[in-house]
Amino acid sequence: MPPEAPPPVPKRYVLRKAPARSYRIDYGRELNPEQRAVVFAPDGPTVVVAGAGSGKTRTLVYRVSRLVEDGVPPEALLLLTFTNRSAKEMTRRVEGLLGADLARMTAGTFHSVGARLLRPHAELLGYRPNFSILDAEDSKDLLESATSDLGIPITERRFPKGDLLRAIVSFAANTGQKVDSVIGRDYPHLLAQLEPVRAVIRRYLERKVLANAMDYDDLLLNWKRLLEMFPEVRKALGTRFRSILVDEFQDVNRLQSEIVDLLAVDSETKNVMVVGDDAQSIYSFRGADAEALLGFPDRYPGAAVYRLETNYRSTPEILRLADASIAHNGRRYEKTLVATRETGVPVAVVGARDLAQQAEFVAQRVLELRDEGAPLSEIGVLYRAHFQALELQIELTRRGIPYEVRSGLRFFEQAHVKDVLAHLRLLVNPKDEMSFKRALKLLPKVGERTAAVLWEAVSESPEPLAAFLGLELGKAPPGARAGLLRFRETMRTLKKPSYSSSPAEAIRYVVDDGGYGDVAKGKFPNHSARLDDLEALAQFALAYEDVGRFLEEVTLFGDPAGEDNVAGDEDDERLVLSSVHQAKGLEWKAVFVIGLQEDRFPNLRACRTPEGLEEERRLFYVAATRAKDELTLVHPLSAYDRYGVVVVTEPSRFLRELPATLYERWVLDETVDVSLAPAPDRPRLAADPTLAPDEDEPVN
DNA sequence: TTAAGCTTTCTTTTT
DNA sequence: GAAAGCTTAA
Repeated sequence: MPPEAPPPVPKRYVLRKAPARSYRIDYGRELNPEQRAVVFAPDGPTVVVAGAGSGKTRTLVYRVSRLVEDGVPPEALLLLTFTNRSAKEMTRRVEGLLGADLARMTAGTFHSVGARLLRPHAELLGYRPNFSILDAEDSKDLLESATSDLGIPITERRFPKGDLLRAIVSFAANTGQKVDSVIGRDYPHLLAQLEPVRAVIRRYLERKVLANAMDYDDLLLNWKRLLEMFPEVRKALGTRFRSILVDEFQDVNRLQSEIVDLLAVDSETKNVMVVGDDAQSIYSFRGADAEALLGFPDRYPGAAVYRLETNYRSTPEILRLADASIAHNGRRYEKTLVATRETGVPVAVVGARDLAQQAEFVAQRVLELRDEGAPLSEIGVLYRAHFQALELQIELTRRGIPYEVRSGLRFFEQAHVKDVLAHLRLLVNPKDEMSFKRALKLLPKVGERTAAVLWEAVSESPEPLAAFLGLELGKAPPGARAGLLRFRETMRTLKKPSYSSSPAEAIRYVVDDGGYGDVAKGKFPNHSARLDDLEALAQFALAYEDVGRFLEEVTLFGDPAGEDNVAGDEDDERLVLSSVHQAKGLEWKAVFVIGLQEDRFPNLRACRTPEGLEEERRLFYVAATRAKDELTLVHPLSAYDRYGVVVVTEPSRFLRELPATLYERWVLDETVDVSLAPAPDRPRLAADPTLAPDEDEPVN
């Protein structure tokens, strides 16, 4: 190289700081200052305490957008939400804002993200990557099976049933406690049987691993184990997820919170943002503890704390009532919600004679609201427990008001769906004992016993399904043989690649050629509706090219109808009925809360502890704050107690404890006005002559 | 051992 | 009022 000439005088080039509007999104205009501060909060651990209706989701959506605009690649983002529905919704909104594809962002519930991350590392933990995921019913069945395995007769000494065992195991896992202490604290009556209970649980754990299956809790437990036991995996994930955002952090349990901590442990910046509202913590029965939110600054010293306290959703009337209610709770994080809306209509408290009248009232009001211009989809009816919506459903059907129930038995948990899916699960995971037995028990003359014997015969094999296909059936009961042969034929065919790459085809094959259609006809009175469901399931499955992937979505996601509105007609405007739990994060122009009677809402069992009662009150708070313009609180004055028996019911204490200035009392015709004010020493309503005086007092 | 018929029990909330 | 549990007949 020849020697260079002396460099010319360098040209001066001025770097200008990019003005804020170089962002694609006009954050200044679309957010208030509180929200903007969160969106632009610097790296580092951050808590956002966000009151009801303060634009929490919006803020998160804009934060994700802002991060992407600032060059954070989507694959470096981890967004943990409470439901998969909201993960999808938020992803969609960010995509809408940015006009970019965010498919590479990791978003979902702890459970579904856990499942995704665990697959490739399953071998490290003693599973195969094709592990099955057990839903609550599967876990219950396996626990009961483990009980009978150990020769414990359920009848004797009132040994706990599968559901109770599952609740115990699950609560222990989610709160990081020992099974013993959970039993000691919450189920002391089982202490006498502690040893057999432990033995059953041990057996359950073993059998899950043998079946290459994880229950919901394992998705979290194993995720945590993976991070703890394999630092290289943890570091890889920690490096990958440069920014972690967790929504609804008040409903995160200890185990989930530990997972977040582990993901951040190697990170210099500890770039974790958690968002929540302690006043809306309503999942303690699942081990959630608002302490995860409130204690965050202690676990992450130097954490920045932001607050969103401006409520955009509700009228001042609604907010005042909600605030007055939650003020009865002792332990809470002080927070002032500022109303921004103009004065609206008063909150209505309505007494109905009975459940039928309550239903009539709601139906009639819904029609009026619609006439006034509120679309049905802008009206929600909330209740504490699903069965409380029964009468209303009947009334709505009678009046031809379209509605959708956002709760109750999920589509994928219904027997016929699970029956068919058992075939596919077995295909993907040939060790899946639960699915094997479930499918076999559908055959004529095959019951619990025969299925167990056949499983025993093949369970030792590394490929139990293959072993079963070649099994000598001579010992099987003669009556069952034909069915077994047919089942084998079905499974043999399903193993062909043309089916394993098309869950939709596989489903149709099971129903049509595998004979499930006939089974259903014998098993269900409403079989034609069920078969329609199965065709809908096949339709839904068309979107998947891999049976395993399909099954994972199906087990961890809710309702296919809710996922995309493919099936939605133009006028699919429907009233929404929902449990308060499922209404979390949603809002409607007009909200009805029904069934506000003592012992129902608050739920009788929850009232046994002060904490339980406070959680019920938070639940009431969540319900009330779902309303934007109109809130109507309905309490029936009589209801069915132990089915068939009409009993007089008191208005909920959540109504009685409110100052009467905060609502307008509505009296329905035929109903006598009932004062709410004096709570404890008020004579029982049974004395009222209009209220079925001959009925018995409620039995407690 | 299964399936049908009779009796008891039960209802919180969900990934 | 329905689903799960128990009893009994086949």
